[in-house]
Amino acid sequence: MRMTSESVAPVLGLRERKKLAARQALGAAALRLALERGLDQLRVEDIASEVGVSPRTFNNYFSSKEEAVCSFIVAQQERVREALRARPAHEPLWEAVINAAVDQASRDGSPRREDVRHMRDMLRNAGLFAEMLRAHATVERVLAEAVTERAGGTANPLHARMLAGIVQSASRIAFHTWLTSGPDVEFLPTFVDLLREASAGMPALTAAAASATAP
Amino acid sequence: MRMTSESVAPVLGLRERKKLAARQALGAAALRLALERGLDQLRVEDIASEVGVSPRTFNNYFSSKEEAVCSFIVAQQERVREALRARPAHEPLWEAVINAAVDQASRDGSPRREDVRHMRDMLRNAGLFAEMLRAHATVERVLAEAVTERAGGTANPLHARMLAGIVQSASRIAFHTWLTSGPDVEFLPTFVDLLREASAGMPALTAAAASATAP
DNA sequence: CAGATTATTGCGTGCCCCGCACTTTTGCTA
DNA sequence: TAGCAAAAGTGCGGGGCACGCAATAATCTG
Repeated sequence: MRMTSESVAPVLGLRERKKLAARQALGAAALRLALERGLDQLRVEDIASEVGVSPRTFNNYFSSKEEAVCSFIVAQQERVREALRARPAHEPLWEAVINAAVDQASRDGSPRREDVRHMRDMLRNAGLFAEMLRAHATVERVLAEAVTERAGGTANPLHARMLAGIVQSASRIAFHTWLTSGPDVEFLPTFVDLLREASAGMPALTAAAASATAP
Repeated sequence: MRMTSESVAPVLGLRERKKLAARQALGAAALRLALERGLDQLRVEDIASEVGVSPRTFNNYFSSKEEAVCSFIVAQQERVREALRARPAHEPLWEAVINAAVDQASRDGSPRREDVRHMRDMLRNAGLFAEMLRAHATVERVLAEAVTERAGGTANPLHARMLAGIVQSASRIAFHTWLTSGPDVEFLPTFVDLLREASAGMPALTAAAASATAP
C-alpha cells in the first residue's frame, strides 16, 4: 500500500485522476455559471451538461449545487497546509501563520475585480452563504491540524484550533470588506492588518475604547 | 407613529406579537422535533401541524427547516447587544466583551447534557451545520455593531468586526469541544479560556511553538 | 483476456420551496 | 359599533432537487 516517495499523491491511478478531474470540472463549471447568471438561474442540469455528464452523476460528486460552487474554497486546504509547512522553522508561530497565509493568498492572486458585483449578488443567497461558511470551517480544521503539527505535541490543540479560527475570521472579514468596498480597498493588506491586530490581542481597538470611556 | 417611551419595542401591537409568538413556536417545535428524531426524519408538515398552522404558513416564517432549527441562535443577538451595553463603562473593552459573553452564557444556562448525542447527530447533517454557521455569523454582525458603539466613533469598524469574529470563533469552538468531549469538560470555562487567550494574542501557544522549534 | 471493481446513468419517488389567488383575521376610523 | 383596508393564513400547483435502486459501461487486476 505504501508507495514510492514521501509525496501524498504517488501518481494517482487513472481512475482516481479521472474522478478528481470530473470533480474539479464540475466545481469550476458551477462557479463560472453561477457567477454569470446567478445561482437561482442555474439548474443542476446545466452544470452537468456543461461538463458532459448526467445530472445524476453530478449528485455523485456533490450533494448540492451550493457545495459545488464552494468547492474551490475547500480545495485550498492542502495548499494552506503546505504553505505553513514551507515556512522556516525559526519563525515564531504567529509570524509563520501570517506569512503562510500571505504566501498562499499571493499565490492564488486576488479575485477578479469584474466579478465583484456577481459575487455580491451570489452571496445574497442564504443557502450559498451558509455553504461558504461551511467550506471555510473545513479549511479551518485543516489549518488547526497544521498548527498543532508545527507547534509540537505539547501545544494545546484547543488553542491551535482557536488560532485557526482567528485566521479564518480574518480571511472571511477581509474578503467581505473587499467585496463591499470600492476598488481602492485591497484584500491582502486588510487581511494582514487583521491578522497582526489579532496576534497582538487587538490593542488598538481596546486602547481606543479605554480612552473613549475615560477622557 | 412615534410611541411613548425610549424602549425599542413600545408594546408591540397584537398582530406583531402573534407573529413573533408563531415564529418562536415554530422554531422551538423544529428544534425539539429535530433533536428527538433527527432532521431527515422530520417533515415540514410535522413542524407545522405541531404548532397548528399549515405547511405553507411555515414557509412564510422560515425559508427552510434548517433555518427554523437554528433560529434560537439568531434570537440571542438582542441579548448579546444588551449584555454588552449592561457592562460598566469603566471596564476595558476586552473585559467588557468577555464579561458580557459570560453573563449571557450563564443566563442561558448550558445546554442539557442528555441532548448531546442528539445534537451531534443533528450536526452531521451538512445543511444544518452550514445554517448554524450562518446563524452565528448573524449574531457576529450584531456584536460587531455593539462593539463599535461601545468603542466610540473613532474605533476602526473593521477591527470591531474582527473582535466580534474572534468572540464568535471562541463560542463556536468551545461549543464544539463541549459537544465532542466527555461530561467532565464544561462549556463556559473553555469559552472563557479561549477568549482570554485571544485577548492576549495567544501567547501561550506561540511561546510553546517557539520553545519547540528552539530547544 | 477474463473476472472483479467501480463509475455512470435512467428511472422513480418523496419532499421542498415558492408564486398566486382566495379566505380569514386584525386594527383603525368614522 | 360598524365597516373597511391591510395583513396574515391557506390551498393549489409547478419546478426543481436529492437520492435509492438496478442496469450498464468503463477500468483495473491477475
